[in-house]
Order: sequence, then structure tokens, then C-alpha cells
Amino acid sequence: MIQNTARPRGRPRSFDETRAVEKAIQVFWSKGFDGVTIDDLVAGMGVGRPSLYAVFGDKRAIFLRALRAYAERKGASAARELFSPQGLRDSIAGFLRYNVERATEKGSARGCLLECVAPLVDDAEVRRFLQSTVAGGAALVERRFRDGISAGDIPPDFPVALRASQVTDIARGLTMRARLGTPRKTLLKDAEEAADLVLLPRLKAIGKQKL
Amino acid sequence: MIQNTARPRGRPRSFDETRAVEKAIQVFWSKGFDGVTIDDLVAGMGVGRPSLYAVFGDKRAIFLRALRAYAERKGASAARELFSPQGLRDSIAGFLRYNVERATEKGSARGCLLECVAPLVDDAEVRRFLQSTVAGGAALVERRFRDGISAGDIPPDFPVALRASQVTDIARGLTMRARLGTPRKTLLKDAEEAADLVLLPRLKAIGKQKL
DNA sequence: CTAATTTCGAACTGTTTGATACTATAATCG
DNA sequence: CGATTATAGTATCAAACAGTTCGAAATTAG
Repeated sequence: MIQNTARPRGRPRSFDETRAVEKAIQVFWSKGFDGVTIDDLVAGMGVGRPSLYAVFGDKRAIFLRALRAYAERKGASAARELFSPQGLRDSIAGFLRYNVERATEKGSARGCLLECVAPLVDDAEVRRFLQSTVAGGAALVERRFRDGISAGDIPPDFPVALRASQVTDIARGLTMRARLGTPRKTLLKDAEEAADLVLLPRLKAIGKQKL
Repeated sequence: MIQNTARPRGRPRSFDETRAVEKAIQVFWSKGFDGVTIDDLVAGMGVGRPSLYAVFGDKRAIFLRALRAYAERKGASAARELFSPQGLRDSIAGFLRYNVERATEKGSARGCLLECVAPLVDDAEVRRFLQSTVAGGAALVERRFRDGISAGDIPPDFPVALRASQVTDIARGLTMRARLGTPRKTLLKDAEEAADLVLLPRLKAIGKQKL
């Protein structure tokens, strides 16, 4: 009685489903959606062609699954980074640094599956998913800003929604630069500067005078 | 003697080369590089298949030509926007607004050929071109900041290079959001806010105190 | 040990795609 | 007007590709 749940009847699989999805992420990430052939997935995922269709479905289905897995992982890590016990500036800087690190990792493709690859996929469900993911990211940062207000780190009239979308815009910009080959070091420095940009106190009263 | 320059010998072309390139831009822009087939280009450019190969070369060559044409047009317009006679804040805001408008134009695909499509093309020359284009964009904004210092709009110690890369990062972020379907109105508002963000005076002395 | 069940691997099939050859057409030149 | 030149349109070819079929292999149930 090694396992309590009965092992499935037939021949056991020679691949791990979760691991195969991780591999699929890498394949799509490095080659884009249209650039990937089924053979690429067969080779990259270590799953035989018929099993691939039987277990995962066609290319679109595999991509959607990879996308969801990627977004879930990244979202969770980003939230961890944002809400770990530290000051607000370090939270925001950590969030941006994390984005840069993920986008410049050795061994993986540069950039981000969600930002560099998925937007090109001409598919309604992909678009819907991306929109909600983007909104979710901004909402996460916004919540962190609100926590900052509660903690007294920033004044109550801090424009949380605006600053949150600015933070995520900058994150997107950094990620795109990563894709194009800007070195990690440069981007990490820019991440720090961006955190300062959105947070350092400014003279409110001056407002939009002519500059 | 209708034309002074002798018309070429043989049968005249049924297409305008420049217009064909413009059409190619649209095709690549909406479908991505790998998503475009030669038939798409034949249909979209209004050029017969053999003429296409004879005049433009293969898909990669057509893409490079479209990319250069697109970048040249966009770069020139961006510079016009930045250096038209107006205050610094309006120049920067105008630059960002222009990016948003181009990325949300009706009739064209959303987003930007340089930022949403080209980075996925696995080609050394494309990468090199993109890097230099990105650097050129930031340099343009930086020059505008320097002009702003000369004009006394911002203090001489204004971090021109840093702010320039922040402006272009935000522009990239706005463009990506455009691709994902964020409405133009929202993005235009965010463009204005971004101009304020990088320009509004701040209390320098406070620096990186804990927030 | 045999039957049933599930997966694996190789081979197959119809379609799409990139690229080219061939013939017809439209212009200039002498 | 005929020769020359360059493009247009059709047809074609080989390679790549998506998706399926089929027999062999591996495991459990009885």
C-alpha cells in the first residue's frame, strides 16, 4: 500500500504534466506563438505528439494553459514582493526589480511571456485574459499604496490608482527594454530610480504652472 | 516630352513601390512577423508574387524595409512633436500623446510595429536596428530636456538622461496598454499625468529617506 | 497468466507555405 | 512596325506542417 489513491489503470505516463507546461512556457516565450510548431512543442515539452494532442489539445490550448500557469506564478511572486514586510519604497522598488530580474534571467528568453509574446496572439480569450491580468497587476500595486496610506508612509490624498498605473507602465517599459537587450544592471538601476520617481514627495501647490 | 527623366524601358509597374511598403507595414503590424504569409503580403501589398520577390526580396527583406520606413516616419514625427515651439511640459506631453494617438489609430492595428511586433523577430539585424532606434528615441527626449535647461525651464542639474529613459519607458508602457485595448481617452490622460510626473518640481533634499 | 486499459513511438495524409519557371502583356527604342 | 525590355499572372515544385492512425509497450485487474 504505497499510494492510497489507486494508480490509473494503463501504461504510466513518461512525462510530468506540470513540468511539461513549464517547458511549454519556455518554448513559447523564446519563439513567440506563431513561431512555434507542434514539433517544437514535442521536442521542448518531452511529450510525444499523440499524447500532446490527447492530454493538452492543440497549440492554442497549450498556449492558454502555459499563459495561465505563467501568470499565476508571476502574480504570486509579485504579490509576495509587494507585501513582504518592508517600507513602501522598498516594496515598489522590489516589485520593479523583480520584474527586471525575471525579464533578464539567464537560461530563459528575455522579456516576458505576458507582455512580449501574448499580446501578438490574435485570439479573443487570450486578449481577455491579458486585460484582466494587466488590471490585476495594477490593482495589486494600488492596494500596496493604500496600505502605505494606512501606515502613514504617504499622505491620504496620494493618487493611488494613477501612481499604480504609472508603476506598471514603467515595469512594462523596463521589460520591453530587457527584451531588446538592455543589460540587467542598467535596468535594476532604473527600477530604483522609478520607485523614487513615483514616491518622492513633491511640492503640491505648484501644480501645473508653466515649465 | 511629358517627363524629363526617361521612363524605364519595359512594361510599367502596376504598383507604387513606396505605397506597397506602407501596405506591408500594415500587414506586419496587424499579424506579426511569423503570422504573415507571402500570400498575405501579395494580397495586402497589391504586388504579384514573382514581382514581390524580384523587387523586394523575401519576407525578411520586406520586413526590414517596412521597419525602416516605419521608424523613419515615426522618428521624424516624434521629433517634430518634441521640438515644436512650445513649453517643455507641453513638448513632453505632446510626445507621449503622439505615441498614444499612433498606437490607437482607427484603421491601423493597435500598438506599435517597433515595440509590439519587431522585438519578437529572431534576427540579428532587426535586433540591432531596434536597439539603435530605442536609443535614438531616448536621445531625442534627452536633447529636449537639455534645451529646457538652456531655456531655464528646468534647473541645470535636472537628470536629463534618467528622465529621458523614464519618459520613453512610460511611452512603451502606454503603447503596450494600447495594444491590449485600453481606450485612447484613458491613455491620453495618462500621458498628461506622466509628463507631470517627470517634470513637476520635487523637494530634492529629502532624498531617499525611509518612506 | 490472460485480458483490459492506457500511453508511446513511428509512420501516414492532406494542406499550407515559400520560392521559382513559364507564358502573356505592356511599354520604349530604333 | 518590329525588336527589346521589364512586369504581370498562372502554374508548379519541394519542404514544412498540423493532426491522425495503428501497432507495440507497459501497467493493473482478475
